[in-house]
This record gives sequence, structure tokens and C-alpha cells, in this order.
Amino acid sequence: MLRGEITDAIRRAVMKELAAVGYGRLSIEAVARRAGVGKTAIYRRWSSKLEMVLEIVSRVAGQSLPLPDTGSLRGDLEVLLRILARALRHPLASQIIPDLMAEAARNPQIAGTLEEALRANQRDIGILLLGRAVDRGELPSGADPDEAVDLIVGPLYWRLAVARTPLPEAYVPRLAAAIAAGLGAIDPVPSGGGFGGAGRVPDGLPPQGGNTDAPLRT
Amino acid sequence: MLRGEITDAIRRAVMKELAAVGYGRLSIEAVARRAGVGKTAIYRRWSSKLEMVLEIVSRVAGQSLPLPDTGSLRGDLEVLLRILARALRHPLASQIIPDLMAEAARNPQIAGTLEEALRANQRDIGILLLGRAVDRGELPSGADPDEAVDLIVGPLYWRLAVARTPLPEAYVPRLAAAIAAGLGAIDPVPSGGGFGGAGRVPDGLPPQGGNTDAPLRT
DNA sequence: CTACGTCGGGACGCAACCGTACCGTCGTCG
DNA sequence: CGACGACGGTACGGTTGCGTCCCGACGTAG
Repeated sequence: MLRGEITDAIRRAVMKELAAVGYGRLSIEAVARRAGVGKTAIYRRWSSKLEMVLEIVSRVAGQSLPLPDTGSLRGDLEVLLRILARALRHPLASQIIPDLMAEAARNPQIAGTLEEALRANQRDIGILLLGRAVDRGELPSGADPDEAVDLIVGPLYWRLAVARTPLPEAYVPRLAAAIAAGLGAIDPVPSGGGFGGAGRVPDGLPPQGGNTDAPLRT
Repeated sequence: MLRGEITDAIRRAVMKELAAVGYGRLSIEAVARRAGVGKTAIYRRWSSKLEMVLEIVSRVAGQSLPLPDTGSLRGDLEVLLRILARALRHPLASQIIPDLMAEAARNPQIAGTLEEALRANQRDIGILLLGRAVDRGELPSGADPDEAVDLIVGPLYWRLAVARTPLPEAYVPRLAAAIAAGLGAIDPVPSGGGFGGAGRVPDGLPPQGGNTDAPLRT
């Protein structure tokens, strides 16, 4: 007989607190304070910070979204990118997502939840999008959906969630065009065709600079 | 007359601790413990956790790297992507970089340092790479280097630092090919030419699902 | 060889949280 | 309308980290 309004208040407080200080510094006391709630009310609902965050995040992130068929790969991409851009520009999401992604690198439970709630979804979308394009004859079949998702999601995620650079007006259409072209150029996954163009690079990796324990370059 | 060996031990400990618990949870005591050092030795060198991390990280991440001219855009991209992939697969870097990127969203000082140490560098590389390609006649001039960097760095960063999916053998060459194609398809930045292809999408954004405060989708 | 400064270690008071327990209050179900 | 249960609040002992200070040991520069 827990009161739902209070559960909701706690959930909202967790999201705000996550955005403000990140998962690592999130404290139950701060959540209770922000929600105007006793710690008791929180412990009555979840047994730990991890469980609480997992439940709340997966509930928020867990629905699938319909992707309309615009009739062209480029149009589909543009729609998808706009949805992504909208989500990644939301002030809460743009703080919480990168934070949890980083935390997932050290916490298997978080990694699993995000994998389930976000990336599985993306993968489905990627497959759907590729399938349509193949049906239309816009792409050859056989491309790896994972690689496609990297190509689609990566640039926008980098721009908005990592570099945090503002988006110019025509950015999304241009990016959609570039991605569409890129998708068309991925060799089919069986790695059959050579890639021996003029600039084939010898595998002796270029010098890193001489320091061995300083790989912090992006 | 601070002993350099000890400074180095502290630096290494900070990196390991950063990777293990993240910036948010990083504590001076833990660093001292891990380095086998008194807290005194740390406070003698830096006045705060933030200052310490900034100094150490920017020193590690701050050098520029030479990018050999392979003779083709695709070859240059492949070299660059290999360097990136190597860096992002380093166990310390792959934990620390996303963590600091997320932290940068809340801490302007960290954001500034990363901007300076990493992204400025990337931007230069992007400009160099684009410039060469334009000189070779592989690309039209006028592309926005920021967008190019997004396209180059985004997918690999997403793959390695966010999704954390292993890299298949031929991934890098395929990605290089896709990016090269994508770069060729970006409309020049003055937004002159129309992008009115078949699938132009109307700007009424597609339905998000009906919930207003749940933007946690990626 | 002496003297100075850094070393690791330990102790300090203070603050924040942890997770639990116990209040008296209030709303709601039966 | 009575009883049950969730509520906010407070307090608890315990843990962790802060930033500072002092110690005796060591090593290096002069």
C-alpha cells in the first residue's frame, strides 16, 4: 500500500540527483532530501542504491519506439537522428546517460540493464532500418547491423553527449546524408572483397610517441 | 626537492584509482593507499583532488601525434582509426575517458581541460586529414571539420567506449571505407545545395510515446 | 658529516552517509 | 469509526574521507 505519488517523487528526485552528481556520488540521503521524503520511504521500496537506480532507469528507458517508414533510407535516418538528437539534448538525459555508460564499464549490473533497455532497442531499430533499405534496393544485403548502429548513433552521441557542441540548423540532414552514403560503402560482412585501394596501410602501427603508459588519447 | 619517483607513483595510482572508481568517488586517501604513500606527499604536490586530476590527465593526454600521409583519404582514416582503437582499448583509458567525459558535463574545469587536451587535438587532425583529401581531389572543399570529426571519431568511440563491443578483425578497414564515403557525401557547409531527396522528412517530429519526462532513450 | 627537507605513518576534529530503529501523525481500508 | 500501515522526522553507532599537524626515519646536498 505504498503511495504512488511518493514513489514518483522519489523517482524524479533520483533522476535529478543522478544528473547533478552522477551515480558514484548519489546518496540516499540526498535523494530523500530532494524528494522531501524520509529515508524510510526509500528503503521501504528498494533495498539498495543500485537496485533503485536500475529499476528507475530501466523503467524510463525501456519502451520501444515506432519508426515510421519515410520511403527512403535517408529519410528514415533523418527521422531517427532527430529523435536521438531530441533525447540527447534533454538536460537530464544528457547528463545521466553518459554517466551511467561510464559507470557501466565498472558495474556489470548497470551494464546489463543498459544493454537491455537501450542497446537492444537500438539494434532492433538498426535491423529494421537496414532491412527496409535492402528491400528498397538502396543497400546491398549482408551488412552487419552492429556496425550500422555504430555508424548511425556514434557521430550524434559523440557530438551531443561527449563533445557537447551545439547542433547547427542543417546538421541532422547533412549527417543523415553522410551516414546513408557510409552505409552504402560498407563491404558486406563476409569480408570477401579486398579493400586494397591505393592507400592500404601497412600494419606496422605508427609511433605512439614513446610513452608506454600514456594511452589517454582520443 | 620533491622526489620524482614518488610523484610518478602517485600519478600511476591516480590513473588506476580513476579507472577503478571514477572521478566522483576518487579519494585522496585511496590514492595514497594505492601508491604506498602518505597523504602528506600528495598535498605537498597538489592542493586538491580536482587540481591533481587535471594536471595528471592533461599531461598524459596532451601531446599531439604525427599522422603519416598514406596517399589516400581512406588510408589516412585507417591509420587514424587504428590509433584511436588502440587507445580506446587500453584498459585504463577505456574506463577513464568516458568517466571524465561524463564528469565534464558537470564540471567546467574538467570540460575545459579535456577540450584543450583532447578535442582541440582531434580538430587539428580532422582539419589536416580533410585538407589532404581536398588537395588530392578526393573531397570537395568546404566541409565543416567539426562534422567530419564527429563522423570519424563517433562510431569507434561509441563502439569501444560506450557499447563496449569487441572489434571484429576487418572492422577498422570497413569503417574507414564507410567514413570516407560519408565524408564525400556531406553537403558543403554553406547549406547552398538543397537536400531535397525523396525522403525529405516533414519537421513535425514523430511521436515519442506520450511521456514527457522520460527522454532516456539512446 | 651535518643539516635540511621530504618521507611514511599516525592522530586529530569535522563532516557526510550508511542502514536501522523508533517516534507520533495522518490517511485510508474495511 | 476503528485499526492498520505508510508517512516525515529524529536519533543511533559505525564507516569513510577530509585537510592539518606532528613525529621519527631517511637521504641527499652542501
